[in-house]
Amino acid sequence: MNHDDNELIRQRREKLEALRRSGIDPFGGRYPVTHWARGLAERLGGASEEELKGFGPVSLAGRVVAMRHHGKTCFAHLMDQTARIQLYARADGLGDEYARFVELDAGDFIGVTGEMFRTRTGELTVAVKTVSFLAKSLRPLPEKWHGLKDVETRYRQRYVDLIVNTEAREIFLMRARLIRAMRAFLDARGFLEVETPMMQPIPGGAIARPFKTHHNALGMDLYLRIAPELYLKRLLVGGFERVYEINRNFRNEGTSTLHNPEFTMLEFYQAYADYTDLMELTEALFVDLAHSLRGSLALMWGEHPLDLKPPWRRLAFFDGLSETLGLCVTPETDVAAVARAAAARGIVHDEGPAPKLWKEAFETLVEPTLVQPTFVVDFPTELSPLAKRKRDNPLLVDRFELFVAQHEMANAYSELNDPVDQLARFREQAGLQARGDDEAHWLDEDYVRALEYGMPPASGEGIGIDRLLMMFANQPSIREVILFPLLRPEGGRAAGAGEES
RNA sequence: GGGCCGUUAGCUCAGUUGGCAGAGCAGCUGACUCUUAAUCAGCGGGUCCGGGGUUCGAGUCCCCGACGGCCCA
Repeated sequence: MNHDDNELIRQRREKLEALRRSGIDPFGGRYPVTHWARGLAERLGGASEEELKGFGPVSLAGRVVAMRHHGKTCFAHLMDQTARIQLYARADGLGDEYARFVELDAGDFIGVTGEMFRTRTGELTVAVKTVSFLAKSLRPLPEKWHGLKDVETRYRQRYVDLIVNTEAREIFLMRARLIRAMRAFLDARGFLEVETPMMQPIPGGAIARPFKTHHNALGMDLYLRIAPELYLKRLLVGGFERVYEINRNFRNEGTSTLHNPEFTMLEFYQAYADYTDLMELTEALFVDLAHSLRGSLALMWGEHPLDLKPPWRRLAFFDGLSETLGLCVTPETDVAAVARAAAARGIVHDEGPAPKLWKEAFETLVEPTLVQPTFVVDFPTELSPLAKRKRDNPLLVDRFELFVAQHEMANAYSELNDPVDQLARFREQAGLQARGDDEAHWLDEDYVRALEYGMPPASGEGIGIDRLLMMFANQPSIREVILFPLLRPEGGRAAGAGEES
């Protein structure tokens, strides 16, 4: 940790007091900005000397990121939201302004006015006329060559990471572009953006342990949502035919390079479509995003070269299982036979229902082989209690999961809109729950009531925004694409933290 | 939850067999009126993650703990 008594901070505090003594507010206020660094670079990058001379005064604000004293002149770099630009001041004729300028520290926020010129080495530069303090910085910035490398500090003090690591900035700029492009894609296809409850009395729409909270005035327990699904489908009942929501989900799980307890999902629903339509829509969406974010359908993600060119491979769940187990597996295959084949591949399965075995075998044996974009389709009904059964085989549902580079990127199905079947499947899940399975869906009676009013046939999909960005930004960890990933408190457990085993 | 690795100056990192705590950058002082990893001369800066132990002596060895990273479940 930084100690407030360290020499560098002390020096800066003294500078701050000196400013105050000389009547300058070190934490100024409103500052009229006429130009941004990037705009000037774009406008004047190729300008002639005459053009520069005639360009007139500029006024910029930003953070000083480098100082280079050079006799009775001084160079600095100013960084604003758009870019960096060089500042130049000379003692001649600037008087007090010059004295103030040379006392700047890296990290200070200032406003400057001046005229544009090009240095002998060709760099577009502001010849400073006036300097205004906007915020004195009291802590030293990390070093200029190596920057800030320590990942713990980068996540805990993301503000410092963003100041000094351009790559970190780029990732979050890309995040904003990704979400904007996604909205544009869906809006253009007639989808309506909506917001549904994050605090829900019955957490539904996914399999996950929820966070629990409490509303004091109403005296009721609530859960942070694990998915918006059941509310979005209530909107289909209400007559909105194409809806989407981009927002946070919360799942009470550990963290890893792929998991943060709060994460952002796109979920969307399209009436009168089925899951095959959504496969095509997903391909189109990824192509659109790849073009606008990367300008190419060929990407590297870690060690994997990826080709997003559609159509993508489609692999039936049981075909994948059969192939890897060397045994023709269908929902009706004897569990013991599947268990034996799985055991030969190292899957230990203690006496239990077949769906868990299928799931485990698929996750361990098939998923690691899915590098290029692959739709895994036609899941067992038991694993998908909200999905519509296949017409020709009620043991399977119309569902796909999209895998890229071994990671699950999307999950979609044709929505079950038969309230009687839905209630029966909820009851089956409730039975599992009663037997201690915390990976079972809760029974949501109001959702069934909504279906009883009639929900149009529809298909819906969820896409994890964080993982999607990991792919487009070629990042190995979800923490690199979330501004403030969840970490344990600095310096050990917070005082009064409860013991939990 | 388990295994492995890491934590030393503001930052990035060295630290030998257990024997005076180091470098570069940053900072401070001085020189330098077009520098850009500016340059040159000098100076200051440490809870070696925390606690305990072994030892004449611990950044280094042992134990416990905290936080982080990676892998596995």
